[in-house]
Amino acid sequence: MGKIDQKSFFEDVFEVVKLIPKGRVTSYGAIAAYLGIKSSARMVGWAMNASHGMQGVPAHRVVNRNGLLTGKHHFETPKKMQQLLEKEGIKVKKDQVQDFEKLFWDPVKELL
DNA sequence: GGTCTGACCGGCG
DNA sequence: ACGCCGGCCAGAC
Repeated sequence: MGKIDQKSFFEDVFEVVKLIPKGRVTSYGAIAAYLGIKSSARMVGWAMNASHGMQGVPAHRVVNRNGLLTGKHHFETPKKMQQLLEKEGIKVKKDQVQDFEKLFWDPVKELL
């Protein structure tokens, strides 16, 4: 038998990211935890890198555990990420999402 | 095929 | 408070 074909985990990551409500944010680690690869949050960020050009994958709603826009340099322009967030009503100051705890959307809790 | 590198995270001194 | 390090694992070279 050949190898079992399983969806790449990119697909899984994308699915979750697509479910993040407009105006909310989550973290790489939270997504990783939801997918059962908690300690591999890096992979989530790396997966986001593959989401370039893809539509319906709001990568800007994914920040690090501190609510910091660590991935902004991977957008078309460094300001793009913040602009997209602000367009959804999220306030960002110096790469920091304001009211992060309130806006935080945890897939582990929300997607039961 | 070994080594390095990440859009991270948690722990430890 | 703050910096450093190990883990995790898939690609690139």
